[in-house]
Amino acid sequence: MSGNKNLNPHVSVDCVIFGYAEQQLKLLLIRRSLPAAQQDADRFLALPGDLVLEDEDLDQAAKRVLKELTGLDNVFLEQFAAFGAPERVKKEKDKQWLRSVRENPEARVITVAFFSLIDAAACRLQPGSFSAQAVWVPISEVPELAFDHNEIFEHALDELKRKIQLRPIGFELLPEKFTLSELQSLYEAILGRELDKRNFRRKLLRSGFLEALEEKQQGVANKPAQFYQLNRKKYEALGTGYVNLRLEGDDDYFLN
Amino acid sequence: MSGNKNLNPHVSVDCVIFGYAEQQLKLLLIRRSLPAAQQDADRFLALPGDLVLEDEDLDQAAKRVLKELTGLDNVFLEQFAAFGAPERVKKEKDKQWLRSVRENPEARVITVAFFSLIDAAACRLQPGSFSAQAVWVPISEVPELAFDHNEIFEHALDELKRKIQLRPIGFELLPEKFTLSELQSLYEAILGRELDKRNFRRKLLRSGFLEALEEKQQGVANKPAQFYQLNRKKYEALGTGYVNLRLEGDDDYFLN
DNA sequence: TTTCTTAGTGTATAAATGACACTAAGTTTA
DNA sequence: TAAACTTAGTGTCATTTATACACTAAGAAA
Repeated sequence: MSGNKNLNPHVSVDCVIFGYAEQQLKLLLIRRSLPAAQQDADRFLALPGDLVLEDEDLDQAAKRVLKELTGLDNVFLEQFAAFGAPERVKKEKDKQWLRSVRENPEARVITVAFFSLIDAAACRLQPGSFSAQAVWVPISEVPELAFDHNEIFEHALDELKRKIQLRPIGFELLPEKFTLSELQSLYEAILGRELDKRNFRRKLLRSGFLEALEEKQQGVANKPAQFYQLNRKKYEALGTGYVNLRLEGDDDYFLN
Repeated sequence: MSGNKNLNPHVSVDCVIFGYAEQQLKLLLIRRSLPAAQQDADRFLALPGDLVLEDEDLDQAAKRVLKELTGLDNVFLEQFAAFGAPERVKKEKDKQWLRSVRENPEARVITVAFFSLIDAAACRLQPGSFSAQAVWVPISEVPELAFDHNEIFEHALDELKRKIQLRPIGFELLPEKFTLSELQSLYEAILGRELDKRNFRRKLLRSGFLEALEEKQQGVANKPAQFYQLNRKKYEALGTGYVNLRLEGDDDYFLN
């Protein structure tokens, strides 16, 4: 990938991009093809990721790679962990693929992983310039991925479950304007449990991160719901701080 | 450093080790000497860190490097971020030092940072096999450090402030048995604000992570305090989960 | 025996939590 | 055009948790 730029053969970035569509939390993956790929069995899925350039910061690299492989731009990526097991690039299938695309396919590669939440519906995925093709996969149907990408994904999902209770980041997955029911469904999809409607609304509204819009839903076969949007000022004021959004049900410790 | 093992010239680990002694939160640093060091001005302080070995996992590397440079063993290190700005190893003073110890001093190095809390009083620091010498420095007196180590340290301190409110990790900094007043002073030192004694005790005791011992202080010129120890079972059951230890005063968002 | 120092305790008010069930507003359908 | 259907939206009560606040207890030192 990345043509013939000056790559650092030892360090890569990988992006775990979560999206939400059709009531499901999804993961963005790319299809990699083995050298002489002729059928689907010769293709496999991986997180969007690649080596960093010699003169590039890690965050830049993550943005660039994501753009190159999926067409996505202007995504806020947050670093969450580095993965560096020496054997992480040593599975036979991965080595085969590496030999076809890397100048130094035997090199040990440490990867720095980023994650992000985006509105899956709003983004048009552009297949990368090469054979890479980006697809959304429901998180419950994520197959075996390249390298240690399953581990990276699981790690990111844990992180998401935690963070969503400490920072009002859920909005990022929804369109600019959304209803509280949509937001609640999203939280339920992420946390994997149901939440009480009234308590959820009370908590989220009291947090002050939501602004009611004038507008309501139209053309739905039931009482139209109020639209809300993120209160950007308040959100930005939070910076990287945490807020207690702890939702019911985390009886003792949360997550786990 | 590390003799002539098979080093990966592109990836290093750095350890941010916090300790507590004399009522102060301290940072463990090592003194590096420039090639022809003759006076103190030729020495400078850095986080304990070094390149990883080719066949070594990142966590292993952090443990090994910490041991080699400070003599510390059996320390639980937690990865918290990777730092990879291309210019992070390009300051003149750092380059001078790199030329004296590295085979490939011009290489760009990405570092994975770990942090840990230890009982500073209980550990005897052994100077590393080379000229490295480990010292505790109060966090309010940390000078300009090598590379981007000031940034790494600040980042770790933020992380500590957050984590201490989400996980009962403060104990790690104290001797096996400690009094609640000692624990409270420690929390105050970390958070940089005072806490209400009665509320603090109530909160910590109710969390269930503390066990009262029979034993009391002896020979103090006042009412002897009860000793407590960590409830290891409960602590281990928590795993990597979070618990709401949020202490008073984080009025709206915590940290910042 | 008085003084000094830190340990240790309780309460009252205010706020947040969590469990719980009905009405409101539209569209569709018979 | 009325009835049926679907999802939106709301309030209360009992319990728990948060916070602010001041005195007594135990031992050592003077």
